[in-house]
Amino acid sequence: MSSTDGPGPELSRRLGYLLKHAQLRMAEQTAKALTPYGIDGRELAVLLVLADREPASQQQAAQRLDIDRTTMVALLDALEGKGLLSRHPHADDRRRNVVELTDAGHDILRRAARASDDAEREFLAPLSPRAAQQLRDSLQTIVTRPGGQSS
Amino acid sequence: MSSTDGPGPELSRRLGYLLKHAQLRMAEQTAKALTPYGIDGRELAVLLVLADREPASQQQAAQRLDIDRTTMVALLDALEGKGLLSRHPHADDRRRNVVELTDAGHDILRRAARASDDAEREFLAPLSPRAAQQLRDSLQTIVTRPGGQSS
DNA sequence: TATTGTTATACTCTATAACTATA
DNA sequence: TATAGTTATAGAGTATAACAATA
Repeated sequence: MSSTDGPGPELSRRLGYLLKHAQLRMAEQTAKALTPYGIDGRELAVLLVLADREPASQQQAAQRLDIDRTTMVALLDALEGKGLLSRHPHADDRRRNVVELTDAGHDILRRAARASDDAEREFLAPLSPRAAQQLRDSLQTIVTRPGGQSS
Repeated sequence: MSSTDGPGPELSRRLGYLLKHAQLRMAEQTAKALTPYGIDGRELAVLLVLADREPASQQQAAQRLDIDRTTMVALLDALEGKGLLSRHPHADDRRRNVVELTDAGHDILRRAARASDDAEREFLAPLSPRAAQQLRDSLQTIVTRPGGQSS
């Protein structure tokens, strides 16, 4: 299973290649870690955003996740179907849906987040603690800064 | 344009989130850099693999890129349509297609790779040179090592 | 019978447009 | 008229199955 494996250094040393494959591997490990809890990475992200501060509407939650409001509908449908959250119309503006985690939702979130943390640690295992922290910091810097939008 | 922006620290500090968004940003900048050359990042990857050492078949090239052979067909169709490569049956085994870069293909590859390098540098601009090199090394370590497949 | 390239098909993810109900 | 949620639809991207040519 390894005769013509590698893509060659010209490609495999490129930053785009490294980032893509690192992300793929992290996503795989996270998915595996979350399987026992019946949710995937995107659903965990939704739960995290909802738990952080209860958004006043589905649309607000969608904005924070940078996904379309139509995508959010199916995502919430699935999580509601699993009994992890509930929707009810906002008191002041009945067009909006207030989304709330159920007790089961809070419980799954807590345990799934822990499993996800473990997956992160496993992912970073080949690095020294200092290098791992450096990686985190550098990624955060790059993602946070506007970067290439300047001129 | 920044009232309800961020997803909140619980999500935005997670490694999965950081990797995904870093990758998205890198892909964006690469796409922008490659626009003048009429190819996208995946097509540049194909050209790089083909130029590295000419593969004896489409299938070999597909394996190196870790994509399906059926996906490779459409990819090569596009690049052939742009005049960047040519296909002809292998002399010894006429089931196989030998894929070769044309002169135009080599030329575009050279210039597109340079533009891609520039995009990488711009992407890493918010980091110190040492941190940038560290990031590269750490990603390479993680992608190269088997990582989470052990137990 | 097995393999290479190809085509047809389906499935996932996501975005756009249109519909409803509220405002 | 404008907005929140929803639905229907369509577009990428990719994988599976089936087919033709060749071995």
